Amino acid sequence: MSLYLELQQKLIQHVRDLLQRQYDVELPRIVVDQPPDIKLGEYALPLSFELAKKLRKAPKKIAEEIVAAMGTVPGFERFEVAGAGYINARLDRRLAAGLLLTPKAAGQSTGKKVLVEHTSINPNKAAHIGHLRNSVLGDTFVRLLRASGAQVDIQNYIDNTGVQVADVVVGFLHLEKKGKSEVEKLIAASAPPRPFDYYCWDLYARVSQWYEEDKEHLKLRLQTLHEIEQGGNEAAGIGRIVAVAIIRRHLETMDRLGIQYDFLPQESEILHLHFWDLAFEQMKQKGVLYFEKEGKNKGCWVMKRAGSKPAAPPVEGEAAPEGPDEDAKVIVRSNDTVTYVGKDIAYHLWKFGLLGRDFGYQRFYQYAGGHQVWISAASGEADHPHFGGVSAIYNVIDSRQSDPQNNVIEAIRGLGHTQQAEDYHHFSYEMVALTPGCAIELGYDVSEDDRNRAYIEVSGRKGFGVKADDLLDSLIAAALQEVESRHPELPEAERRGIATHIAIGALRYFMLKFTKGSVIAFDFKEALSFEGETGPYAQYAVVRATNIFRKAGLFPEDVFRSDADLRSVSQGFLNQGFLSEDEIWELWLKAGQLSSIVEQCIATTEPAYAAKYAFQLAQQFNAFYHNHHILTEPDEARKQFLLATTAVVRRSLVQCLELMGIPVPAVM
RNA sequence: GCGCCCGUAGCUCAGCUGGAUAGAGCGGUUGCCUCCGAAGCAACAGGCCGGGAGUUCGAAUCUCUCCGGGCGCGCCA
Repeated sequence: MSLYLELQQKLIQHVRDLLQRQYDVELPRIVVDQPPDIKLGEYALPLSFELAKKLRKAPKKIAEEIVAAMGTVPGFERFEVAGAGYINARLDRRLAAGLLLTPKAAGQSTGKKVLVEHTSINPNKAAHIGHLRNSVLGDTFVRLLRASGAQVDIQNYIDNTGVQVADVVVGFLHLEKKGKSEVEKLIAASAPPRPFDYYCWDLYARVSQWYEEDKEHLKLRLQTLHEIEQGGNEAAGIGRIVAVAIIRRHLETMDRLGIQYDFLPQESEILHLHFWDLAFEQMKQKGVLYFEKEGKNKGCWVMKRAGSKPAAPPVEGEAAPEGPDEDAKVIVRSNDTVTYVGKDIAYHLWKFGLLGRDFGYQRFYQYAGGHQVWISAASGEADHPHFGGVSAIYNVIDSRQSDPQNNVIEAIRGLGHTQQAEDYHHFSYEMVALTPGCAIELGYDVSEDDRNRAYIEVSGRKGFGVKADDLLDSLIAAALQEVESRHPELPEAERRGIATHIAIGALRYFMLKFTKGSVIAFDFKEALSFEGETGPYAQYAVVRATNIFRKAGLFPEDVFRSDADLRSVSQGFLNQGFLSEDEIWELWLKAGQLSSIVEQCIATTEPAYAAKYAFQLAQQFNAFYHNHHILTEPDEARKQFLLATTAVVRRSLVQCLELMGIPVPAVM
């Protein structure tokens, strides 16, 4: 816990004791707010309003009594009454340095092993902006968890035997009349500007169109799907090489944004290693699944649907209605095949180490930095790391999947794994859509109805969307233009490197600035912006801070090297009276709140708070930068203080950007 | 029909475990570069917080209800 929150807790406890002693009252919760202005103090307690009725006294009177009785609290300077009865608390600013300590830095493991599943794009087409939101949210959340000390496995689930892959296989076999060896050649020959995932993007759209033309064509889809599930045939062979080639492309695309994975579990192994059989046994034994003998689900194995209400209470005197639960969720169809939810239940039992069987593991991909990605296999390599068997999971999956997700949770709970059901988090978020204007700009046919909507859903089947690589390329091009006009003296490679960092910053920030619950109506003008509330704004604040040190021939580390260093340095500033300047003190305070922001993001599974924090801190720093010319400050002691302020803010800002996967360019 | 999400400034969004004058960015108007580079700063204009009722000392925030928009709910995956 951050010191900032610890002090808050201490304050609450002190007040609680006081209320008990003085008035013999207890409040269920003591609220601590922030006063509207730092001049009023750091914390505000509105509790006198709540007590007014209970004690039959005016709030202001109560506040006065409490303040008089507060005595001393370590870490606090004083308390005072404000407004109509607020009790404001002022921190002892000698704690300034302590506030900046960011405890639980990475490496201080909590010992808790958690699993984050994100990305999980069907391996049949290029990644688009909707997938980007998923991956950026997931990757940022991983970074937040790791910063809080958790050990995290990152998984990217691959549905390599589903209809989407089957559709592309149908395209190759029946539209393009290509066999496996020809597809292999195509893959080998594919390169930018038309990489293989782009090729499949178009083919997938064509196949979907072809199905529309004649519903008879859909029979080929079903047939191909079955062939792929069975394996050992031409369709399955094509499906395999297509999926592998596309997964590689997805890994490359995401790597451009600093997003990496540990393990890629595939549906093919869940099928071939018979994960479902084990889950099926467990579910039958515990009665979670039962065989339906009548009604519309006759001949199926079904379970009670999550969130379903119990049947209407029986009318008095009548027997409870028997009859089948028509609302039940089918898990095993009457033709003995398993539904998607069934397979997902088995997979999630594996995640928690409750299945009693493991994947085989093979090396799949190595990143430039050396990190290894493993993929599931029927028979794996001997010397592999172990995945799964974790205590908590986070599934970054859009809100449209909340029904099936809840059913999986319900099945796990039904099996008696109540703790695991509690620690199963569906990290739900809303989709990315296109504004009608954006869709028209991209050259798509937009119907009259769609033109009047606020946004239009991205659709891979229609080939309707903005590809992730294209967007990143546009961002790099736009940033490069700026860099070239600002730094014509730099070598081209360096300019390109800076532009890439800026583009990543802009894109990742854009995906994080909205809270999960709001649909992003994608708009090029906004996404390509580098001004205002954007990633580059925050990056630029760091670069400005760095420039001050560079100009002075110093490094930020010259001001303080360690937290202990910072503590003694800031002690001096306090003695000189510098920290009593509210405007600057507010910056120290804000910089010190980073670790509590991390805690808040994790508790609410909301990375947008980190984005908001980075922007606000950068904004406050920019104002400070404008108001104080540091390098020309004549008073040497004060200059040191301003430099330290810069170093302190810079440190928190860099850390926060790292949490969002936003790199900091050397110059901008 | 049932479930989930959204409705706050012209636009895009924060604020929602109730608390002091409702915030930001963009866009508009107007200032500020003899570099710690303006990808910045400052100022102004702009709000029945979708409507109504309730709870409360206090509601953008909680409850109910209505309206408007989106997404789910299949022996598809």
